[in-house]
Amino acid sequence: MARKSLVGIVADELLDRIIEGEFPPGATVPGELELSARHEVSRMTVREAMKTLQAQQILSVERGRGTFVNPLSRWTSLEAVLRAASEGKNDADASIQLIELRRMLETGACELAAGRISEEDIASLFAYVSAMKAANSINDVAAFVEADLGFHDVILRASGNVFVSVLFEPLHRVLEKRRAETSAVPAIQEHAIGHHQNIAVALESRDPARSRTAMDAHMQQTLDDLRNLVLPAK
Amino acid sequence: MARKSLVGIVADELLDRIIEGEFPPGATVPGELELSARHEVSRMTVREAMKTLQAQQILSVERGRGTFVNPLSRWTSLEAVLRAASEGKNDADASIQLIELRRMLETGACELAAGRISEEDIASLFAYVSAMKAANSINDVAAFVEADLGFHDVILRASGNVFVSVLFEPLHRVLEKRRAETSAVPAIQEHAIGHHQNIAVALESRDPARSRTAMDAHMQQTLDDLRNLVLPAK
DNA sequence: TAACTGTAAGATGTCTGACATCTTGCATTT
DNA sequence: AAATGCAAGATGTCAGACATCTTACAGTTA
Repeated sequence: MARKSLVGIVADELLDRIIEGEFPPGATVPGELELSARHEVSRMTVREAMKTLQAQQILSVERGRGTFVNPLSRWTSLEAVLRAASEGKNDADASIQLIELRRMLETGACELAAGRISEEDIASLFAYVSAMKAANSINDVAAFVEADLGFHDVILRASGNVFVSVLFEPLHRVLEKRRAETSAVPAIQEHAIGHHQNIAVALESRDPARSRTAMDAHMQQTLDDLRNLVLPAK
Repeated sequence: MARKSLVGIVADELLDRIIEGEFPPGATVPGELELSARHEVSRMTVREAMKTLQAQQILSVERGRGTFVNPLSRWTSLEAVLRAASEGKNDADASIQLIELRRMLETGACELAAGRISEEDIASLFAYVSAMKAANSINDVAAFVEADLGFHDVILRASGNVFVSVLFEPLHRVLEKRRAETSAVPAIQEHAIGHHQNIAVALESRDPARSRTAMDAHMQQTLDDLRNLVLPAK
C-alpha cells in the first residue's frame, strides 16, 4: 500500500504513536501547531490527517480544549484495531481472533443463505468447487485462492444481508495474505475442497441448520490448519 | 442543537446526494471548487469534508483526475450503509437485517465466552439479572435498559475477542433507540428476564453449545418482538 | 473571605490566495 | 498520420490571518 501523500504519512505516524501507547485513551494528542512543526508540514496537512483519524472514531475533538484519543473499543476501523492488537504481542493471537470473527459471520451468513439462495448461485457454487479441483490438480495456487474467495463471496451475497458484506469486507482484506499462505499447502487444499463440496450440497438442500454446520466444520478446519501448519512455521 | 461544524454539514449533504443516487458508484463527485461555491464555504472546508468520506472508503481520490464514489460494498461505515439501506425503502427490512447481524455476533461471542468467562463476570451477570427484575417491578424502563446493556456487554468482553467489540459498537449505537422502544413493553421485559437468566445459567455451566443456544433463543425472541410489537406500531 | 468578572493564552474552526503536480484532451508540429 | 507540446482542470500542499471556544488566573466587588 503505497501511501504517498503527506497527509497519509502524518496520519500513519500519529496512529503509530497512539498504538505504541504514547497517547493513551483519554489523553490529548499534541496540538496542530506542534505536530506541523514536528513533521515539517503545514497546519492544514495536519488537520486533514487528523480528520481521517476522527472519521474512524480514533480521535475526538473538543473545540477550544484539544483533540483526545478514544478508547480502542470505540474505533470503527478494523484495520486500525488490528494494528493495535498485533502491536508487540504475538500476532498469532490476533490471527486466531480474526478467524473466530470470520467464523461468526460466515456461519451466520450461510445459515441465512440456505433459505434465500437462488438456483443460479447454487450452480455457481458447484462451478467454483470444480474450479478448485482443477486448480489443485495443476498446482495453480492463485487460481485456487480465487475460486475459494469467489465461493465464499457468493454465500455472503446470497445471505441477503447488506451489513454482513460491509463488515466482512475489511476482514477479507486483512485475511487475504494469510489465506494465500494457507492455500499453498497441498494438504489444506484437499481439506478445503471436501468442505466446500459439503457446503454446496448442504445449501442445495436448503436446510439452514445443516448449512450452518457444514460451514462451521470448514471454519474449524481452517482454524486447525492455521494453528498446526501455518503459525508454527514462523 | 443543530450547530454542527461546516465540515460536518458539507460531508453530510454530499453523502446524502450520493445516497440519493445523484452520484452512483464509479461516478465522480463535483470538484472542490464547485462544491465550495455551492455551499459557500472555502475550498479547505470542502477538502476536510471529503477527507472524512475518504476515510470511510465512501470516496476514493485520484490525483489530477477527480474524486470517485466507491460501490457500497466497500464502505466501512456501518452508519453510512444504514442510511443508504433505509433510503426510500421501509426501514423495517434494515431493522431486521441489523438484528440478524447482531445475532451472529452475540451468539458467537456467547459461545466463545463459555470457555473463557471468569467467576467475577458470571457473578455480575446474575447481578444484572437481579437488577432487571428490580427495575421491572418498579417500572423503571431506563434502569432496565441499562442492566440489559450491561449484561450483554459483559458477555462481549468475556468472549476475549477484541474485534467482536469493535464491530459491535456501531451496531450498538444504531440499535440503541429501538432497544428503548422494545424494552418499554412490559411483556417484552418479562420475556427478556427469563432469557437472560437462562443465558447466565448456561454460561455458568461453561457449556459452549448450551450457551450459544440460550443466546440464540434470546435473539429469536428479540426478532419476534420486533416484528410483532414494535414494527406494526409504525 | 467568597463570588464575580475580565482578560490573556492556547486550542480548534474557517477563510483567502497562492503555487505545485498530476492527468487529459487538443492543437501544433513534424 | 504520428509525435509533441501545452493549456485546462483536478487534487496536494503551503502560508498567514482572523474567529470562536475553553480554561486559568488575576483583579474587582459584595
